[in-house]
Amino acid sequence: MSDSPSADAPITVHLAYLLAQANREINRQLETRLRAEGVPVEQWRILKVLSDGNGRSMGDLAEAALLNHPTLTKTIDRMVADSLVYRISDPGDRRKVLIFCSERGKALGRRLAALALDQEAFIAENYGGKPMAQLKRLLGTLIERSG
Amino acid sequence: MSDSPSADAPITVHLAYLLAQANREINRQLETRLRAEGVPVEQWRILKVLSDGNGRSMGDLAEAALLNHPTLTKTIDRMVADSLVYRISDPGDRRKVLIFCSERGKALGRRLAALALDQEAFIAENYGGKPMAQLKRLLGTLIERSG
DNA sequence: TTCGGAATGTTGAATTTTCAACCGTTGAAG
DNA sequence: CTTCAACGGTTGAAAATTCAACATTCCGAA
Repeated sequence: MSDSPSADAPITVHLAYLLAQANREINRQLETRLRAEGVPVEQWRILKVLSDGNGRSMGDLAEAALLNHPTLTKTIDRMVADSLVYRISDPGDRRKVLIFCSERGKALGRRLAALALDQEAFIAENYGGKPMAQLKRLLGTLIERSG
Repeated sequence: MSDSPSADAPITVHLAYLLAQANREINRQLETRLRAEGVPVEQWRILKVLSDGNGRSMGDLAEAALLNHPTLTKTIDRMVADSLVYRISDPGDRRKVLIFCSERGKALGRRLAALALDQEAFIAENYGGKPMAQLKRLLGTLIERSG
């Protein structure tokens, strides 16, 4: 009578599993596209978030780019070494460090944005625009409800 | 006139981003639940896949548990050390190694399965059973179309 | 039969991530 | 004012992951 999943149900009934699998797949697709610029997906997220020209604190950026705090520190170290971003101590609160995009970073960010939009278009073609929009909407509310 | 995302759209329009964010969130939830047994999510997936009592080759298991090949080898090393699983060389094809669940592994797997089903129920409550079912369906077809 | 390429796993080095401890700064209570 | 708990970020050691190279086995073609 119940439709709740039973103990011997396949692992694919779990939302946690389906999300991990879908994320893995789509992430791989994006990864291979970004390989044209030799940039990992995490750096695309960082550059994308910074692409409006505003600076972000490490904390805000970590949350937006889906990275843990120490991981972001070290990723930013690499990106600074590559002259993609730079740090500025926040004058209003000297505990904070603001991250800004360099010109080089912005240029790279634009090229990456084109690649990422390509992927969006590709998925929309192969999967259908309407299901894709619906999926995005459902994911958005799931994230809201889980934060 | 077009509804295709523009270059300066926020990162949240990207399916790749929403999937990563949702996965991160749900994975964290599951992680904290599984912490009661001190087991990482990857080992839950492995034990879950093996819970039917059949053995799996490293390759099949890697695919099912969403792990890269060398990562799985090392994870299985740890699980063998913990007496959760064991290796048997496939008699039919001696290149292959079959992984089986020990009794201890099965018992742990049952406890983990209960925790994972708890999470499913929790999500269904907070998010709604119908949206959840729809989300699962959309993810399933996305995975099919992307494999 | 024998050879060579493909399939299956493992290994070790290098990279990356994580965990815990740390330092400097802030804000606010006493 | 002081003091002190909390915040924001970094660091170094430990753990996990990845990459490339490797060994073994299988299989098909010469």
